[in-house]
Amino acid sequence: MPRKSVPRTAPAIADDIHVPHDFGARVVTWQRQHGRHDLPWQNTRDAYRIWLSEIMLQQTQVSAVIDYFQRFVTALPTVQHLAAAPADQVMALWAGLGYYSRARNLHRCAMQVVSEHGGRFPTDPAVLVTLPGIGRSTAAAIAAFSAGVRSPILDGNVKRVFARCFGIHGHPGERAVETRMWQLAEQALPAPGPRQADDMVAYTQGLMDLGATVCSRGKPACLADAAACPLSADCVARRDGLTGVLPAPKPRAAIPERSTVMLLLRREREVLLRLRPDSGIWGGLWSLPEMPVDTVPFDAEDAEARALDYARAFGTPARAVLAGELTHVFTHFRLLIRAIRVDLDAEANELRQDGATPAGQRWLSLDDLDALGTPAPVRRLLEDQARVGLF
DNA sequence: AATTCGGGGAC
DNA sequence: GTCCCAGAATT
Repeated sequence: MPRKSVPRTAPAIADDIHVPHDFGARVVTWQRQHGRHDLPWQNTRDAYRIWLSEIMLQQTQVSAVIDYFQRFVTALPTVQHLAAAPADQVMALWAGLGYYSRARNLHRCAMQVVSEHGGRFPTDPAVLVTLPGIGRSTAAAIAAFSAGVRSPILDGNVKRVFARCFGIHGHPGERAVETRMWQLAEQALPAPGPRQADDMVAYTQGLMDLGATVCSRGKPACLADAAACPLSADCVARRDGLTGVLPAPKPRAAIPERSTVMLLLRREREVLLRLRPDSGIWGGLWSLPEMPVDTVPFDAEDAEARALDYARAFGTPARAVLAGELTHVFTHFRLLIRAIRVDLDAEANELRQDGATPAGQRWLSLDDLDALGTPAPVRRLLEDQARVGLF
């Protein structure tokens, strides 16, 4: 029977997305009134400081960058200073910021700007993007801030604003989504005009400011006050109550499944519990004893036989039976738990009842379950057994 | 297209 | 603890 290929990924991106004609103008106006104006790399056209800040701000929050930026430009105030500095000094000034390839590229870029561009940064994004450490978005930001060039950025802030404003459901990291967002970024630019250079500075900064201060990840300001965002009247996410869903989070890789076999070693109304080591899952909790993991496909009869054997250390087992299966989901794996109940023969084991129980191991009446910390799935397992009347 | 680089803040 | 942040380079 012929199968239809079903797209495994999210629905295609709508091709009828409407970008308001005054999108750019609204962002520009908003930025001038409500945006950030006093960051250390603002109010300058010094491409060196602008470039440095953009590199530092890649995948790094503003608050973390400010002190590093100040120290860096104090130590190395021009691109010529940086180009001539030893690598050790550059790395020392970067230490703690992370993504150290940025620092190595920074140094290389400075040397290249000095040797190939006469010490002056290019203003054409297409040229900037050929320099080490400068991608498409960073190139556009440098060009806009340093020379008012009309070219769009697309960073994490802009992706969030776009995903919400235009109601884009796919994860922005996906190729198709990112491609579409670049198209929208081109369309959303403020119209060319006599004030283009100033507008592009305000617009580029405005998108970043919107994403950082209004259209934030957790609680966007529009939820409390629609007037806080210049785009709220056209925002799909706000209209449809999707600000908590957009942008879509990075899809998590399918988590692996592990399996284990636990023993419900039963003595009258008591079950044997074992204290788990402090490290590892369920550290410090009282859980059921586990049998060595199976590598071969699970075979109930075989497991029951092994459980009987295992239980001889505790008395004379009367029977062993597969009593339950459940799956517990952790962050990084799923655990399939199979439980084999082993009933110890009461009469044959009377003499053992008062025998010493090793530390880290104890017989517990189900009535006392609340007294011990027990993993949730183990507790469910025990409660199910009790409900069926086996304890 | 997926992975790597990373410390730090928000939650 | 997770998720993300003014992304780019590498595989």
